[in-house]
Amino acid sequence: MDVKLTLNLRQPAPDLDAKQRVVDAAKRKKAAEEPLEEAWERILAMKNSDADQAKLLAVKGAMETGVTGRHPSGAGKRFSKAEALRIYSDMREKIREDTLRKMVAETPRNYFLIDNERLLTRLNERLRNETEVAVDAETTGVDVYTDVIVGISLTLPSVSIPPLAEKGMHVYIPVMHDKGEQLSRDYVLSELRWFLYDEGIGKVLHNAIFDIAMFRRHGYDLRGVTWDTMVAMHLLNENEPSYRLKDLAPKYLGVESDTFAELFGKTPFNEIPLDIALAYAAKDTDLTWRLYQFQREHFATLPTVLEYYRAVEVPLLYVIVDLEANGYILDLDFAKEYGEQLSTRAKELHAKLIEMLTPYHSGEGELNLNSPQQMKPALSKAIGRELPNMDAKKTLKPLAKEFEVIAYLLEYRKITKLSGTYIDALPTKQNPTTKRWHSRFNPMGTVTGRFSSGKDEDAEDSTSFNVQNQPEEARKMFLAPEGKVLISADFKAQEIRCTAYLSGEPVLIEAFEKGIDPYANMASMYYKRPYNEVYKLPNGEDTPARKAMKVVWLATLYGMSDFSLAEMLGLKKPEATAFKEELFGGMPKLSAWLKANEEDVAKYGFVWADKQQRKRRLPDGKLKRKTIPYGKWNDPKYDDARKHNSQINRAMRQGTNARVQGSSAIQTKVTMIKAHEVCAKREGWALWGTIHDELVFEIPEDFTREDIAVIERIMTQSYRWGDVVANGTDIAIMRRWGKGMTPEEWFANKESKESA
DNA sequence: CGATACGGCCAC
DNA sequence: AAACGTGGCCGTATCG
Repeated sequence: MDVKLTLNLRQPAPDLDAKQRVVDAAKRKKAAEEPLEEAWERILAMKNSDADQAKLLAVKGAMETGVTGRHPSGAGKRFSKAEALRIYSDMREKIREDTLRKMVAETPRNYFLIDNERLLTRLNERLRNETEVAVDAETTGVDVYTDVIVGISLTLPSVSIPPLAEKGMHVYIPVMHDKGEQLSRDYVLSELRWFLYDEGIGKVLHNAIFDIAMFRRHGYDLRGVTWDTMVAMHLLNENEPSYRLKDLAPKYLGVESDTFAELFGKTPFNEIPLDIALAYAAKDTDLTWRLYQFQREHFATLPTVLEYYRAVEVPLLYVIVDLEANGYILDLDFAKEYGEQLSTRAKELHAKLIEMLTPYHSGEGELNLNSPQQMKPALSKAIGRELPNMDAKKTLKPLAKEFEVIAYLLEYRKITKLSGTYIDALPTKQNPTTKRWHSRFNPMGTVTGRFSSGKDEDAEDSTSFNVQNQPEEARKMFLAPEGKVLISADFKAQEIRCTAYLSGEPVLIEAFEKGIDPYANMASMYYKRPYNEVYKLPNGEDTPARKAMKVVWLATLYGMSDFSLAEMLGLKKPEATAFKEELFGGMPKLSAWLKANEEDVAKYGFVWADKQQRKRRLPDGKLKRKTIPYGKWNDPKYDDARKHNSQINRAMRQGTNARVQGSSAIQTKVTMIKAHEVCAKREGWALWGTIHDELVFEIPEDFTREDIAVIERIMTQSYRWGDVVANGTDIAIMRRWGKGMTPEEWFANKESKESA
C-alpha cells in the first residue's frame, strides 16, 4: 500500500495587528447591518445554478410572507447564500412532513389498500371486467436484476364506487413492507398470474421497461402492454425537459405531485408506512391513467405517429427487456492484462511528461496532466507558442511531429481515456445477481428517435454502462457466450440509402440499383474519371477521391458550413464552395430536397421522418432573423442578435439531419422487432446489441449458411425504403466483439479444418 | 461531500 | 459572425 508522507508545515496563523482587527470588526459590523433587501439583491445576482436560484427565490418568498425568518446559525452575521440554503433545507423538511400528513389525510376515497385475501379476491373479480388497466410496481431500488417488488399498484378505470361520481378504483397491494398487515408477494403474484398473462387486458404503464423487467425478476411475464405514457410523451414532444411522471402531471394534468426522492429521500419503499404508501403508490397509476387519456386526445391529430407508436415503439419494449437482460460476458483476464499494459505505459509517459513540462509549470504542486487549465500554459511555454486550446485533433495532432512532448501527451491521453473509461472501469460493473454485464438501451433517449445507452438518470451507483460508444480496443473484452458466436450485421450505407429514398435523387438511386458504391460513383462523376480508378486503391484502402466524397456527404447531412468543409478538406473556402456546388449541381433532386427541408423548418417549425411516423419539432426555425449591420459583427451590442441567428441556423441544420437520422432509427427499430421474433423461435439465438446502424446477434457456433441467409433477410426485408432503394448488409462473425470474419471466410476455415 | 459546469473524447 | 448532427462518461474545477 502506498503511504503518502506529508509534513504538516502549517503554522499557527500569525496574530493580526490591532489596527487590522479594528478594521475587520468594523467591516463585519457593517456587513451585519446590510439591509436584507440588499442582501437578497446581492445573493440573487451571484452566479447560482438554476436549482440554487429556484431554492433562493422560494426562501425569499417565504421570508417576505413571514413563513420563516433568519436561520439561528446566521445570528449577528451578514445574510449569506449559505444561510439562505440552510433555511431552504429546513423548509423542505417541514414541507415534506406536512405533505405526507396531508397526503394521508386527503387520500381519495377511491384509493384502496389490498391487504387481505378477501379484498384480493374481490379485486380479481373486478379485474375481469376491465379491458385496460394501469400498472406500476414499487420496488426496493432500480436494479431490475437485484432489487425486488415491495408492492403493486393498479388502476381499474371502469369500477364505480357509490356515492363517488368519478369512475375508477386505484389500489395498492403491499407485499413486502416492513410493517403492517399484508399478503405475501408469492401469493399475490400467483393470484394475479392470470391477469398479468392475459393479453386481452391491456396494461398501461409509465416506463414499462422497468416494470416488465421487475415482474420477470420474480418469474412472471407482464404481457399485453398497450401503452407507455413515458414513451408516448417522447413522440408528442421530444423537446420536453423532463419525462418523469411527477413533472408531467402538474404540467399537463394540473395535478401537483412530488417525486419519490422529495418525499422519501433515500428511504426504500418497503420502510414506508402503509397509509403513506397507499396515497403515494395508488396516485402513480391514477396519474398514469389520466396521462394516458390526455395523450390519446392529442394523438387524435397525429394518426400516423399513433400507428407507429402502437406498431413499433410499444412492441419494442419487450425486445429491449430481453436485450438488456441477456447482457454481456467480459474477459476479465484479458482486461486485467491489457489494463496493466496500459498502466505501465501510462506511468512511463507520465514520468516523461512531468520531467519535460515541470520547468514550465508555474502553479503550486505537481502539474496535473489531465488539467487543460494547467496544461495549456505549461505546454505553450514548453513549445514556445501560444496554444488556443488543448484540443487533440485540431490543435495538438498537427504539432505532434514537430514536438516530441506533444506526441507523448497525445499517447498519454489516449491511454488514460481508454483505461479510465473502458478497460479498467467496465470490469467493476458486473451485476452482483446475474454475474453478467448489462447495458441500458433507452429507445427514446434522443430527440431524433435513435437509442441512447448508459445508466438511468437517477441511478448514480448503477452498474449499467454505455455499450454504444465502446472503442475498438475495449470491444475485445466482450466475449461470445460459451458455444456461441456473435454475428454483427449492419445496414450498408443506411443513411445514404435513406437519403436516396427520401429525396428520390436518381444519381444515388441508380448507384444502389447497380450495386455500385455511391461515394465512388459521385467521385467518378465529379472528377470525370473511371469508377474503378476512384473506388479503391490496390491495397484495398479508400482512394483520396472517395474519401473526399465521404467527407462532403457527411458534411451535407450534418449541415456543415463551407468554412468547416474547407478546413476538413484542406482547401480554401471558395474552393470548398465550388466543390460542393459542382457536386450537388449534378444531383438537382437532392439539392431541391435539402432546400425544401430548410423551407419546411422555416415555415412550419418541424419536419417529418419517413411516412410521417415521427415529428422533429424545431420551433427556432420559425424565428425571424435579426439584422446585424455590416462591420458590426464583433460588436458586443449585437451578441444577442448573433446568438438568436445562430439558433435559427442550428434549427436549419437539424432539419435534414433529423429526417435522415430519424427515418434510419425507425428502420433499425422495426428490424429489431423482426430479429427478436426470429430469435425467439430458434434455440440459442438472442439479440445481443444494437449500435444505431448495426444489430449484433448471438447464435450457436454450429450455424449454417441458411442461418446467415436468415439474418440477411431480417436485415434487408424488415423495413424497406419503398420499392426504390434496396437495403444491403455486411455480416461479420466473431468470438469476441471486433472485426470478425466474413461468412465465406468462416465456412472456408471450417471446411478446411473438417477435411484435415 | 454533493451539485454543477466544462473541456475533452468515445461511438454512429 | 459562426462555422457538424445524435448521444454518454471521465476528470477537473468551483461553490457552499
